[in-house]
Amino acid sequence: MTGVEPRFDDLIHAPTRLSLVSLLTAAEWADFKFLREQTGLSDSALSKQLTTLEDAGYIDIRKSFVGKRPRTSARLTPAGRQAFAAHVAALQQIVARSGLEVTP
Amino acid sequence: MTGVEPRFDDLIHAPTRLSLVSLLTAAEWADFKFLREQTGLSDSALSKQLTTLEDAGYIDIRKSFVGKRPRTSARLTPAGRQAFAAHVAALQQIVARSGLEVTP
DNA sequence: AAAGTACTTGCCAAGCAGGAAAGTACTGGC
DNA sequence: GCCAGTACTTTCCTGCTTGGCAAGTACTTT
Repeated sequence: MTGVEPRFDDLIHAPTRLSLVSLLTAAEWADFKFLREQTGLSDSALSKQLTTLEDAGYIDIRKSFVGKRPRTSARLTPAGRQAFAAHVAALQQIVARSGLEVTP
Repeated sequence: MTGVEPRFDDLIHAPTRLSLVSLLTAAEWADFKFLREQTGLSDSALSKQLTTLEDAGYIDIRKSFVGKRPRTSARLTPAGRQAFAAHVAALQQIVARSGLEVTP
């Protein structure tokens, strides 16, 4: 049992951010390049979405250096993880209502 | 096993249509008033969304009379049902990637 | 005749999203 | 030193979607 209160989150629901957040749930820190490749977003689109998620308090952004090159990484905050779980619960509720069988 | 090919469907993903379609999956024919109450949409918004879903081939719209009053009802077409199932499968794939536990 | 039911359609204004391109701040050859 | 490249960020702009509001349609009810 997860015990998360279902809560539909429009910010997370948008396709690009849904992928982004789900990628982040799996990892600890994920870096810009990885996220860009996985989502197929352009630099600018990804940058903006990350800012949006950061402003919402759903992710932390860390800027570090690997050798002498900058590296931007992101990870979910506890709030972000919680919001994602709550959103998934909300989706499950919607699906449950439909009577569709779920096989995890 | 459902055996449905996962296919993310932008048309179905939008929150209002997602609720709408999930409501329709549960029922056979659902009428306008019921859908409006369940979704909290305005007459015009609902009317437009139903047209959108009909144009996509996801629902059938039936206009009948109950006594002397008109009654508009909708139900999923097989294509709509299939698209919803495929979309849910796509969502499950996304959630599965996140490693979040699913309890149906 | 006026009001109500049951929608539908047109118009509009808001909001979001992404591409292109320029900007920033360095680093790395040549 | 200078030009190109990396790694983003920000701005500008365009397109798409949505919802509200208002008017229209076609009857029925009081």
